[in-house]
This record gives sequence, structure tokens and C-alpha cells, in this order.
Amino acid sequence: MSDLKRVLSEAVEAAFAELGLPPELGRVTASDRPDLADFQSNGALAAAKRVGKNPRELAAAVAERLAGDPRLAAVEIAGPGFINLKLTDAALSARAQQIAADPRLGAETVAEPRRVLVDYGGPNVAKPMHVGHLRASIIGEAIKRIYRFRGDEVLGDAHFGDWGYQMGLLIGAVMDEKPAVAAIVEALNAGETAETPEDVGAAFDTVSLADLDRLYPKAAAKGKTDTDYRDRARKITAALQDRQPGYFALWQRFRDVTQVALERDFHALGVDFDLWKGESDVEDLIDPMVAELDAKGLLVDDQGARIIRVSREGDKKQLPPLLVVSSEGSAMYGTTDLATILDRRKSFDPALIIYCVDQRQADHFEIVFRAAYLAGYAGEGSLEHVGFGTMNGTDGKPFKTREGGVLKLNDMIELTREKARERLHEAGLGENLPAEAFEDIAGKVAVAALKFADLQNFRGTSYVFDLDRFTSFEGKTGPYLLYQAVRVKSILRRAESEGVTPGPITISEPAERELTLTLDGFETALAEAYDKKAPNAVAEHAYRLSQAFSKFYAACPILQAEPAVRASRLALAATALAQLERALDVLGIAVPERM
RNA sequence: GCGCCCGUAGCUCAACCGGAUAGAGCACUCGCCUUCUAAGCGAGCGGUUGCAGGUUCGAGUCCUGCCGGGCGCGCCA
Repeated sequence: MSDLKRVLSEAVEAAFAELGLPPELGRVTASDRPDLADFQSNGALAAAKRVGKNPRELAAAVAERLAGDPRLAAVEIAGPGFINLKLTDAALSARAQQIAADPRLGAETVAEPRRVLVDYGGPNVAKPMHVGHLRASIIGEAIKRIYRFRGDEVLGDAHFGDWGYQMGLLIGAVMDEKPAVAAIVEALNAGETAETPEDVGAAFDTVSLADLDRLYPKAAAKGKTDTDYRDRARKITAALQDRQPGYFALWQRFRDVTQVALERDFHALGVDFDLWKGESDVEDLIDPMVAELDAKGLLVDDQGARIIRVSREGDKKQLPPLLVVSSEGSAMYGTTDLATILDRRKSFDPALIIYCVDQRQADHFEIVFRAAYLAGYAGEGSLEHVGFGTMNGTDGKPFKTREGGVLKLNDMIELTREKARERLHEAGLGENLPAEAFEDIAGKVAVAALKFADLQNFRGTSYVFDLDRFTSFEGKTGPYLLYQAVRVKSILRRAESEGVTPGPITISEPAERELTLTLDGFETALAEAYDKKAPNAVAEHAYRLSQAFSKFYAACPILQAEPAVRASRLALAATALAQLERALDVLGIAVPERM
């Protein structure tokens, strides 16, 4: 079930081998000049260099051997020695038929499936997500789905930032503001059980995410200047880590309200985690881990702290060590990360962990990874940081709202959704749909707009956050892709109601050829996205497919055509739809039935 | 100071182990709805790929230097 690129590569490689040339040079790629050919091989040029012969002569010799291939309508030599291949309509028809019959729509699976864990780099408890969290969720989700579709066993972990000093600060701040909560916390801490669970619940229910969001910045600021306040927060933090019942119960409340809000935001974005692990989950592993690192002789005392040196011979720059235990005796950011690697090894035992986190953390991860390799907690190369660019405003500076604050993710989704409603109304669409169905469409259009705007860019480049562009629904946008898909669905519905059924695919028109060649490119796009952790390759494919379909739609009437052609085109349209929906699904974008 | 990333059309971005004429969208100009959804299709306009060298038959892509921008550089996460 190989794609044409592979099939043709094999043919050309065989011809190379017969001529005594390195077969791998015969590799075929999609043509850079669609006006001249469907596929090309540049191997004669490279081979000529190696064997010291004229590239055009070599190309001609290869072409001669390919000439009899019934799949090829033309084999031509062009320029300095490109071998141009043009397929027959019959070969394209066969390939289209093959993709149509394939549940995977022409995509391969990896030869040896692995266990892979995707770490989304952790939203923090008590902080609602803002636009800065958008990329990690969108890209992480796409990578998770790409890996899964390729056949790996993949888990996505939200990986909460839910432990440490920030929690102590917040507990103190909430108790200051809510005496009823403070009373219960203190009673529980004192071991009193007089309060019924209902009373506890009622008091804790008054603690909302909005409270946490409001109190945290104030508490953090106060902790920086007010030493007494800071000391108290540290004591609470220590007590929390000792599982003092009151603090622990309140902390759990923080975690719960945060998770509910996060789940809502993530769900609205079509992002779903398999694991809701957090820093607190590995807290118990830290002491034994430190002891073990010590026993392995990896820990070094330095300036009162305990560190692991990770610099290597040949490093271009001196990497700082991993700070395992601070001079105050507490575990650090990297310590938790290391313990998490250990934890994952014991539970899921992934062959690869992908950290989908801001590019700025590159050094941090390099340090943690090296420490993990040194400690034997992970195989060399089994940890990978997949970084992405930062989120900036159109002025190139970190994005801020007009008021100068951060834009909450939930607000941004709602903003985009509102724009989608407007456009639907303008176009007079969905007016006779129930309100619920209308909202579903608006939501899907909004998510498609947001996600595609992000995913069409290579993840590594910096990101310009432009709300106008995000809410533009024309051109190379998510809604364009949905629109194309929905147009096919509309045709399929009509065909069904008229009793028209799809039949064998016969390719003849240029638009049909182009659509088939584009369908064939799915495998290449997925393979690239997988290897490079680059979802934009799939996004690009989805866009090209939509464009190719749209041209086909304009050039080739389906339902009005004579029966055999109609059946063929209907099948081709259905196949394009299936692959487009699959590609979008892999990007985490859902398609409505109509719009 | 050291290190990493980036610099491509007016704007936002692509470009498959280095390959032919560097592609899309937006914006701008023009054409196309009595036939399957015009959030569409077609055509046009727009480039010395930051600069200077080097390697190569061939460089946006690899190497060196420079200019410009972003980020990071042990007791926050």
C-alpha cells in the first residue's frame, strides 16, 4: 500500500542498481515543476559526481530502463540531468482507488511502534491559562495525535505546576481573606474532626479560581518585600509537604478548581489529556532519588547546594550544573523534572518523552536530560525537547491586551467564536438550525481558526499573535479547510438522497490528476511531521488538499455528470473528504456537518 | 562576555538528505454566482532570500565573518 513516491523510488533505484550506481541516489520526489512532470529523480546528478560521468548520459541510461514501465506515460531528461516522470491516467486511477479503499487513507504506520509520552509543559495551579499557553496545547496535541496515528502508543500528560512555595503563598492569602476557610484549615491541622464533611465542603466551595487568580499576584508581590509574610508562606509550604491535613485539604481544593477550569479551556480547544499528573505526584520520590544519586556519586557539594555536573568535553559553552538540592535544603525545578522522568520510567516506561515547551527552556532541559542519562534514568536520546517560539504582539514584544494585561485563553476563544457567529449571520448560514447546532458550528470554526493559524507555521519560529488574522476566515485559514470539507459533505448528502452511489475511480481531467497526486502526498507529509515533530507539514498538506479539491469542485461537476463519471467523481470527492478530515483530526481540528 | 534561535514579496509565513522559473495567504487590480455552499474559483501585481566571502556542476538551505532582532546563562518555575 505504498505511495507513488515510494513505488517510483523503488523502480528508479532498481534502474540505478542495474547500472552499478548507488541505488539510494535514485530516490524520487514530487516534481518541483508540475508543468513538466509528476515526479522527479535528481540522482543522476549526484551519481555523476561519484563515478565521474556525464549526468545527462546517466539519466538517459536510467530513462531507457524505465521506458517500458506501464505506469509511466513519459520519462524525460531535463536540465542538467533531472529525470522527469509522468504517470499514466490508469496508474493514477489505480492509486486513487487504493487510497479510497484504505482505512488509513494512504498513510503508513511505523515499522516498530514505541511508547511515547508527550509532556505539555504544565499550566500552573491557580493561574488561568492565557494566550501564552496556546502554543504548548495546540502543538503538543498535534504531535500526540500524529504519533498516535503513525502507530505509536502515546500518552499526553498535562503536567501541572502544583507544588512548592507558590502554594504556600496562596494558602496564606486565602486564609487571610476567608476566615471561615481559615478556621476549618486550622481545626483540621489541629487534628479536630468536629467539622462535618458538608461544612468543610461548603466553606471550601467559596474558594474559586477567580479568587486564586486575584490573590496570587498580590501574595507573590508581598512575599518579595515582606519577610515575615514570606517566612509564613515558607512554613506553610513545609507543612503542606508534610501533609498537614488542613493545608493539604485546601491545596486539594486549589487543584480541583484549577483542573475544572483547565479542562473547560482545553476541551473548548479540542485538547484532551490522558494524564493529569503534577509536580506533587513525584514529591515522595524525591528523597529516595536524592539518596540514590548520592550513592551513585553524582552529587557534588557546591556553595552549600548539592548539584550534578553535566558539562561535557567539547561543549561550546559551559552548561550550569543541575541544582538538585538548594542551599536551603529544598528540591528545585529540575529536581522535580528528574523525579518525573524516574516516575514515568517506572510506570509507562516510554522509549521517548517529548517535552513540548517554550524554546527558552532549551538549556534547562539539556541539563535535566544529561543528568537523567548520567543517573541511568533514561536511555541516551530518549528525551527530547520540542521547543517553540515565543508569543509576541504585532510590535514584536510580548503580547499584551490594549489594557496592558494578559489575554485569557478562554476570553480569546470566546472572542473568536463571536466573530464566527457574526460571519455565519452575515452569510445567512445556519439560520434555521437549532441554537445548539449553531453554537457547535461557531465553536468548531473558532477552534479551526485558532489552531490552523498556529499550526501552519513551523513551531520553532517566533510567533506573532494577531487577533485580526486569527479571526479572519478567508484564504489560508482553518475555516477555509472546514468550508471545503463541508461542501463535500453537502454533495454526499445530496447524492445519498438521490440514490447516487460512488463507483470505480477513473482519472482523466487535469483537476482530477492534481487531486490524486495531492492525496498521494499524505504519507510524505505525515512522515515529515513525525520525523521533525513538525505539525506544519500536515497543516500544509491539508491546505493543499483543500485547494486541490476546490479546483476539482470548480472544474468537474459531480452530480450533473453522466453516470460512470458521476460515480467516479463522487468516490474521489468522498476520498478527499475522508483524508482531509483525517488530516484535520490529526491536527486536533474537528469538522462540522454543515456551515 | 559566552551560547542558542531567527532575518525570504508592503504584511504574516512556506519551501521534502543542497536541485530546474523561491511558493502560499493577506493587501491591491481585473474577471466569474438561472448548475453540487462565492468563507469559493481564475488572472494580474509584488523578490539581488540582511550584507560580504567560501565550498559545489548547482546554495534560501552547508562553512566563515559582519550587521540587525529575539532569548538564555545555578539556589523562581
